[in-house]
Amino acid sequence: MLQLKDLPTTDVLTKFAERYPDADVTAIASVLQLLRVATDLSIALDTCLSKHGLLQGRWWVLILLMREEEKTSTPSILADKAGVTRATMTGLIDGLEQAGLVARVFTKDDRRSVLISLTALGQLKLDEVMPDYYRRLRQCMRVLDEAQRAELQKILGLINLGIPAFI
Amino acid sequence: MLQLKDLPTTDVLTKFAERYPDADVTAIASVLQLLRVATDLSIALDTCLSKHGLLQGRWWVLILLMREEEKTSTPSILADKAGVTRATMTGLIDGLEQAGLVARVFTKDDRRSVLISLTALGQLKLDEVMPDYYRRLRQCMRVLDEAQRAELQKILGLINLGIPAFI
DNA sequence: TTGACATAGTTAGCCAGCTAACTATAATGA
DNA sequence: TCATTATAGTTAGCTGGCTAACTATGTCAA
Repeated sequence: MLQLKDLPTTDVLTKFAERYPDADVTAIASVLQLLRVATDLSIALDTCLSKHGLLQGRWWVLILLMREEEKTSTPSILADKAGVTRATMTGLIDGLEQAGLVARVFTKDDRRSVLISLTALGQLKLDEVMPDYYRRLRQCMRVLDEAQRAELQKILGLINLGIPAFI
Repeated sequence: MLQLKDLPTTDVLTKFAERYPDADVTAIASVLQLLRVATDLSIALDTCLSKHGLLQGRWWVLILLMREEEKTSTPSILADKAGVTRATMTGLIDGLEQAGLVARVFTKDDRRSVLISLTALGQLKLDEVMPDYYRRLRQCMRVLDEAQRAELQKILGLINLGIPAFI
């Protein structure tokens, strides 16, 4: 996401702002720090998951299935919710099926469609990963009290409103 | 980074917290929203850059070179600062060199090393891209006043302190 | 009812990261 | 001094995303 390690100092930004007058120094600094922290969080999450033999893509599929009453969904719906293409979802399901964590169930009513079902082994895997993930996340966020979390969410909501103006 | 589109509602999180008591609902919601907004910002940035025929990787290389007094650096140093491997940097430089935006200059003092230099065309490309990028970023962040930007940076700094506890 | 269009899933091939291994050169210490 | 080790850059091959194209099935309107 943001690979860049060497974030610009205020000095560098000020220098760039001389050449490019549109530069808004505090806006740039805020966005880059946001991207930096988010990227490091994402890497930390990947590290945690890899200890359980998972990657984000497959893990989200398991969670999405667990959210369902019947522990079941279709590749298209899963792709939408997971934010990947249907082609990518095919690959994720292939991997999970090989590992025995989900199963493809063919249905009769629409023969184009397949039901993806969380297996007992898949649920077992989640019961192993989720407590570890939640424990680490809780530790990480202990630095923020409830008021700060609410403030963060409010500010992020505002930035989210601004994103269309970026595109 | 965070593909997941279908973020959990508080309801879903509460349900998960029943099965997994370590779940800290506001911590999870904050982190996921942080990842979501950061990912959307990153995508918006990519979209902006692609209009100028660039991708983040190559663009950061140009910026890192422009930051240097002599508009010059080496692949190793660039790789460190850009946060990619030296192998990846070789590829980025290959692309930029083909486009005429940087040049490889062989030096005599250490014959293992190569100097990468921003060309006039490279500077021209930056002069085209940066104003557009800065203008969009300014627009996007207009939703936050200076106090909110400072508050955001403070909170992000705290989360950053917490990340080691995640790994 | 049947031809045009839409939808579900898959396959094939591209891309930009990565690791590991390689070549060439430099630095070091027994 | 010269064998070992370290460093700079590259190459080869892996990965998990992507798009585009394909097959099979379902839907709908003339």
